[in-house]
Amino acid sequence: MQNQELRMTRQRRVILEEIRSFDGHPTADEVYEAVRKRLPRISMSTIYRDLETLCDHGRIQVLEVGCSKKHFDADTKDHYHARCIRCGRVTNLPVQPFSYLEQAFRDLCDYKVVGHRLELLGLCPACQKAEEEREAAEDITDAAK
Amino acid sequence: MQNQELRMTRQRRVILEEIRSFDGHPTADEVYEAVRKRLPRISMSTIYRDLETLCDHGRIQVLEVGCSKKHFDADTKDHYHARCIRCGRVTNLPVQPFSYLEQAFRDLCDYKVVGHRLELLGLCPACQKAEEEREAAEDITDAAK
DNA sequence: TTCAATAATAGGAATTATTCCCATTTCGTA
DNA sequence: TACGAAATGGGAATAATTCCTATTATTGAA
Ligand SMILES: [Mn+2]
Ligand SMILES: [Mn+2]
Ligand SMILES: [Zn+2]
Ligand SMILES: [Zn+2]
Repeated sequence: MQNQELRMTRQRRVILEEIRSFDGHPTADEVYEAVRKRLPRISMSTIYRDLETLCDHGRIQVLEVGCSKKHFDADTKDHYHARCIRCGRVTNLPVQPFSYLEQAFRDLCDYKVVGHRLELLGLCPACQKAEEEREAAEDITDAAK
Repeated sequence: MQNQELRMTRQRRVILEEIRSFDGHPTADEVYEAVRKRLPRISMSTIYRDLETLCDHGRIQVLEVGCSKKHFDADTKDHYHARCIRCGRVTNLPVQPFSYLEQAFRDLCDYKVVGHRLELLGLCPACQKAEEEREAAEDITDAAK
């Protein structure tokens, strides 16, 4: 978090608005695609730079979930997420974080603890559906043999 | 996990041995550096390919912690880790995973839950020490003004 | 054994996500 | 309005990983 004031440029405002109105937790390129509809000349550099700046100023948070892409979240309060192991979708878990865990774990290692992350892994509804359809198709193929 | 038998080539054996004797949870390039001392002609492709194969056969596991690099673990039992936010070091947490969490969280989202991940974040002993030294040096600089 | 089919490897190119660089533009303010 | 600082766009560079392919090694009949 920086103490300097954040200059709210057109790009930053639109990026922030798009993250806030996004259904879920967009990645940088999902932010890019959304913002591009309103600011067609925006560059990927600006997206990444402004995402970082917005993080630094506490207007959004970055979710470093266990996959290759960063996800961004307009909700800056600490909270847990579920992640789809198939499509990477990230969803909120409506539960209060277990802050006592950090105290409890403090003695288990020689780290200076600053936080923790809990992630539920599974298949999102869309991927469950796709899975079922794939299995059904497979059964038909098998039966045809 | 594959059901086919794993052909234990020289490369795979050495990779496995090096991960097992590694103090910690090596990344792909740390495995590469270690293996290279014994098999100087090994290629990075083989490292990545064999790491994946060994995972598929349940001989190791891959840790997808919240950072850009994958870490590998010869201990295939489910367990938690702490990660240093400065240097990326990954350390075991000697505690039994809370399996009941998955059942408890099942109703909080519409995912088909297959697992969970809990990660403690902090500064490893080495980075704590470096931090302290940096601060001490800063104090001297400040005092000199 | 010998040979052919199969599997694995080395080396490098390609890909993906992200960061870096810099000339140009925009902004805040004097 | 004019100046210096901050931000932007566009593209190059980087880092981690995956993909491709010609070569090499292994297996298991014949
Ligand atoms: Mn969230
Ligand atoms: Mn471990
Ligand atoms: Zn999904
Ligand atoms: Zn560290």
